[in-house]
Amino acid sequence: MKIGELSSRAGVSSRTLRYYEEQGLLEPARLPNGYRSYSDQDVEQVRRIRFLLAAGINTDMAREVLPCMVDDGSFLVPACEDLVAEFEREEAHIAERIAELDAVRTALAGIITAARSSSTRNAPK
Amino acid sequence: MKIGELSSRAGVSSRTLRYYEEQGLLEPARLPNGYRSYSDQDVEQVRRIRFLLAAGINTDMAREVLPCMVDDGSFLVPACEDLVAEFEREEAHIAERIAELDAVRTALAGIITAARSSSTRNAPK
DNA sequence: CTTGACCTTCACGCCGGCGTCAACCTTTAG
DNA sequence: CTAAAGGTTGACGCCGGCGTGAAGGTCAAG
Repeated sequence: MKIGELSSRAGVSSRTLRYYEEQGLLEPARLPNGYRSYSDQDVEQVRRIRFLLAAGINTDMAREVLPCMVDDGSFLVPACEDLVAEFEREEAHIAERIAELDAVRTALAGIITAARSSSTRNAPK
Repeated sequence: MKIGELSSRAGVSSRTLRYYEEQGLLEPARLPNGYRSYSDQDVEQVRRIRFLLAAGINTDMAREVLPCMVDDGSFLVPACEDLVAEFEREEAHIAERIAELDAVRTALAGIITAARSSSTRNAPK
C-alpha cells in the first residue's frame, strides 16, 4: 500500500510516516516511480511505534526496541535479551515518572475536595 | 534577599527565576542598584510554581491560578472557586497520562520477565 | 490535453522551559 | 588598584515530534 492508505489505516499523517522512516523506525520498499510501498505488517509497526512514543520513549530508544518486539509489543525476540538491562532502566524511569504524576494528582485531588467542601458550605446550589 | 539566595533556597537556577518573572509569576522589588529583591514568601511562591508546572500546567495558566493559592498549593483562596473545574480537567488529564504510562510499564515488565525466563533456561548463571 | 489527487524531497516553524553565552555594572576583599 | 563574585539585560540554542508550506513528478479520469 502507498503512504496515503497506511496513513488512514494507521490513523497518523503522511508526514508522520515519513518522519518515522527518517528516524529508522519504518523501512518501506519503493515502487518504480519512487513511491513508498508499505506492507500490511507496517500497520502493526506503526501501532507499536505510537505505543512507545506515548510512553515517553523517544525515537532513538524506539529504534533499538522495535526490532525486539513482536505482536503488539508484548514479547521480546530471543536475540535481544541483552537489552533487558536497558528495559529495566526504562521501566524504573517510567515508574519514577508515574510516582511524580501520582503525587501531583493526589495534591490536585486534595485541592479540589477542599475547595468543593468550602464552596458547598456557602453555595450548596 | 537577592536572586542568588532565592536560587539556592528554592533549588532553581537564577535563569529560572528571571524567566518566572518574565512570565509574570514573580514580581520582585528592585534595590537602588537595580538588583532584584525577593521576599521570604517568594520561596513558597516558587514551590507553588514548580508544583503547577509539574502538574502540566503552563506558565500562562499558572499566572491565573497562582493568585488563588495559599500554603503549598493545597488550598484555594475562596474567591477562586471557579478554578475547580479546571483543576478537575487537569487531574483527569494526569490520570490519563498515568494510565498510559502504567500500560507501558506493564508491557515492559512483561517483556523483561519473558526475556529473563527464556534466558535462564539457557544460561541460569 | 488538462485537471486534480496523490506522491516526492527539502526545509523552516513551533512549543515551553529553561541553558548558556555575551557584554556590561556593583560591591566586597585583599 | 584589582580581582572575584555577584548582579543586570538581551538574545540565540535546544529538544522532539511533527505541521506546513514550496516546488515539482506521476497517474487515471474526463
